[in-house]
Amino acid sequence: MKSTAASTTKRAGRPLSFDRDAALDSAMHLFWRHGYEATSIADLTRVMGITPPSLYAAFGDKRRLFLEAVQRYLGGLDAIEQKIAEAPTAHDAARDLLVAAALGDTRDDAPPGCLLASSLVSSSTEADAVRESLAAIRRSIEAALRARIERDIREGILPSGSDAEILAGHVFAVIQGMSTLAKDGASRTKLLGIVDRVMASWPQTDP
Amino acid sequence: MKSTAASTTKRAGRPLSFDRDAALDSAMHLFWRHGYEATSIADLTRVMGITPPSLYAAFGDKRRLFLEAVQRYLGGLDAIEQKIAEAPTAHDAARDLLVAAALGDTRDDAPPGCLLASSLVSSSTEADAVRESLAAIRRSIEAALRARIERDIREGILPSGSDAEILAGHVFAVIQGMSTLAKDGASRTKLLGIVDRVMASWPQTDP
DNA sequence: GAGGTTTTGTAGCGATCACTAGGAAACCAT
DNA sequence: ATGGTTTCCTAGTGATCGCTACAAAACCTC
Repeated sequence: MKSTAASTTKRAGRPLSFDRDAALDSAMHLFWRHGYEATSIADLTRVMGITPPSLYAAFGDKRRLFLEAVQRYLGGLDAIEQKIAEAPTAHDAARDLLVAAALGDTRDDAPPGCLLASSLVSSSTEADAVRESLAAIRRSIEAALRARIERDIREGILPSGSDAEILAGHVFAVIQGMSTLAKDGASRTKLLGIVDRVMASWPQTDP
Repeated sequence: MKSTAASTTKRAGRPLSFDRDAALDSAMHLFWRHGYEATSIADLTRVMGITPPSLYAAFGDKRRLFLEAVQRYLGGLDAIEQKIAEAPTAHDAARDLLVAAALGDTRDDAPPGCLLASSLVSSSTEADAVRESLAAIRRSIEAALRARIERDIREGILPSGSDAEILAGHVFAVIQGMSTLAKDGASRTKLLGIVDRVMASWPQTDP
């Protein structure tokens, strides 16, 4: 039976000749820039500095490499959902998400737009399953925000007539849309202005 | 010198064996469903009922067929911009765009989402020029809405402190985002609820 | 060292990509 | 009928797609 210990322990056989994390990071940036389908294995091996067999041995296949890159991009889906749940108010959670999206969409050391929002929007039938995996992540984060909003409604922080599904949907439509705006050339200032407008319309309880 | 008369006039040579408009319509729906890059010439010829040489003779190449399909989808870019300019108020123009997007994203006789918003979000370097053509159309419609908003500000219909770029940007972020939400499974009711929320936050002059 | 294990690069698998050469077929005008 | 013109289908082009068989190389334990 083979050892399943952490990667820090010495294993038998020839050691990896490349930094797995660095290679994954390079792959993430390439998927970020060109999306899932338009990024070829040849493109990936070039920027990762490895050959195809090394890529497949280390990451499985293109689909699993992409999904692992998405996890690295998000910093863990669990962490995001936990941050939403633990925010002081739903307003804070929504603002944090929107600001993080606006900033992430317009970094000068990374491609414009959001990897989660823009790397697999339309897909061939072969990539439909991968697209659905991404859609599930998007819906999961939206559901976490919606649950946080529903809690604020129950606790009287938001008006009882508020529609949590619509509020969360609006936030996510803007998050998705800002990614395309950024790819189309919109500035960080513009996106942050949109965020301010969205949050200014957030429902408030009468003082 | 060859005649450049309308297509209704009889021309010399073997006549077209297929309905060009119907073929373009089929191509449009396929691009709509799978996007530009994931739709192959083989896929297109299959649904259009023609062979590759006929496709190339009638439409040029894949890029031009796609851009012609986009024009057909929009019903003419000029018509859209004219409708925005001639709307009674910027509020009406924005609402019309948002409602049309929400309805178009959730038709039961067509793929979910918007061809303009979702068919070419991320691209390979070869398709970058086509992507830029789409981005130019998106920016052009947004600029028309922005100009309509600026007119309302000048005419006192909107408060003088309103930011036309942010207002138009917000509307377009939601339009882009709703397309992805629809592809991820959002209902027409949900999208129309988001539209109502966006328009409810539209700035108003004090009565 | 020997034997076992894992990674390495080379080289190439069959399938698909966008696109087209070439000649038969179907129309027009004369 | 005949010549001119245009479209038709067949059958491919070279390039690239995701992915892998294979054997040499580099490590471990013993």
